[in-house]
Amino acid sequence: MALSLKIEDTVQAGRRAMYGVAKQGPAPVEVPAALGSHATVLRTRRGQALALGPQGDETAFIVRSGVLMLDVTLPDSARQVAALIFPGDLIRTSFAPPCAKATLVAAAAGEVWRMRFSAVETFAASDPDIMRYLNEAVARRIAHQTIHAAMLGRLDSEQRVATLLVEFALRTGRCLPQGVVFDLPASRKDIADFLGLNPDTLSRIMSRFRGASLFSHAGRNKIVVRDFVALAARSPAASSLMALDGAPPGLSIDASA
Amino acid sequence: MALSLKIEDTVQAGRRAMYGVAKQGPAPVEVPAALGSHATVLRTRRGQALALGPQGDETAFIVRSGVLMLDVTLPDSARQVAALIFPGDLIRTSFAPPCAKATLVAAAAGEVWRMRFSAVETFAASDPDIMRYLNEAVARRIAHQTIHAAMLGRLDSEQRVATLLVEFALRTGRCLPQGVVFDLPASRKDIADFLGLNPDTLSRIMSRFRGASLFSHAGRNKIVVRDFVALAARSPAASSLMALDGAPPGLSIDASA
DNA sequence: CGAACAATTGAATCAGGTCAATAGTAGTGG
DNA sequence: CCACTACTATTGACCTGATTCAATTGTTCG
Repeated sequence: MALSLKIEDTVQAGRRAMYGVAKQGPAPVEVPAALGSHATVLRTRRGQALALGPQGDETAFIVRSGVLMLDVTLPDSARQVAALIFPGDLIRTSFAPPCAKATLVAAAAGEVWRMRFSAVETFAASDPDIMRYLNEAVARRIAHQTIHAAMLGRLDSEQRVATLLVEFALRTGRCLPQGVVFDLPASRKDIADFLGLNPDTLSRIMSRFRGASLFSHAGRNKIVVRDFVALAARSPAASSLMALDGAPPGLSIDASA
Repeated sequence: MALSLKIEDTVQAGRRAMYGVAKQGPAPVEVPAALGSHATVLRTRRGQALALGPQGDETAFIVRSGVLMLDVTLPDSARQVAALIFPGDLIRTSFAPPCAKATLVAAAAGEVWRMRFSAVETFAASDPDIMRYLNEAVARRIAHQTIHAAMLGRLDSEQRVATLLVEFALRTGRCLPQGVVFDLPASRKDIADFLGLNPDTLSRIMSRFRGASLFSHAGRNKIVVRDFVALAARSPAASSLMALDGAPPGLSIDASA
């Protein structure tokens, strides 16, 4: 996520001047470059499926840019997008449950590193930076999954949608004078499957939010959040997400509130 | 989980003879004993809360016996039990999302090892067994969380309850002639909070299952599953759970079905 | 025994799902 | 550049599964 935010440094500076010092989350441990030299670089297109690989052959995927969805379908059940995987995140074959249809699908075009997990383990043993990255990436993944579980189990549909928008704003948003702008690189169906809603309900709530001027569209999949604070107020997970992912540039929000 | 099952070896053998060879899941990597010598041993009582520790001071907990619940309450939201943590599992401070009320609560009496995570990291760098245990424990945790997400997002209330019963049967069940027996070491409220239901609904479904003779009670919290196959048929996650946790002793069920 | 709490169960309500009709949006080929 | 197709999104009307509320029963423990 740091990537897309850095691009906007100048705009950020402007916003920061307007609103006060940005509260940045703890800088995430960067993906060690050493791993890149041993990985296969994949370029993903929107909608492309990446096989997680057979259970025996443990593979690791590190997202460098773009967004992946971890798609799970239990037998005789509807699809659930179990996780959104953003730049810096790592996932492994065994993160997917066995006996379920599980695939990685690219929501947005981007770059993914693929390597055998045993190789990652070997590097981690000798390089503390890699060990730290590995453990931190995994902890962040579980923390997100935990929030996701709390969302699916306890939030109503409006709160879920607000949470999703906050997540995208934090992870891929750029802060422009009109507000926080980001792509929603997934169909309504995909998003609904992530939120545990059905597409009709999602569409209704998006319309309701648009009616309440929480955001507006700027093109097919482009969203402009005019009042991020109001949006965050609708999501019980907003403060947790801000603490995990860093607050969006140019907004001085106390994540611990 | 291996612990409680092993106790029943003789009974298992009998059942195995009756039903055919038990399909055991892949033997989980054992908790390296070396970790124990550097850990603080905690004995938990039912209902006891263990603080996860402050964010800066990363702590690891390894469950040796009993069951823990990872309890999460997002601000202005209802409680969600984000995970059940069984013997062999490991969890860390940073698995809980920041800015949320998160605690570990013992559902059943048992033993827990506590140690600084930095120590675990150090051991892992020098001992490949510890590294392997660490990575495997974490992968299993995420796989379970993924199933949990699919359950919360896509299963109806009956399927959720069936899934919970299957999980407990696999993890803490003993196979007796009458069926698979296990303790349900949590109140209706706790279980409902894990399943994303409310206690009334849970109670209704338990009654319905009891009426359908899927299980019966043997004391306050003791459950006897008379027909495990019929129960498993009601849970889309059953095969995944069996593959992850191992099938219950004495039942020859193809987890890949 | 009786108080405090946990679980069950019925009746009424409602959030979200389902179904169906409509409108918008690429993409394609003449 | 404009039809034409195939798809995705939106929206309304209706329905259902789960929640809420309340009354009752069962259990634990001083």
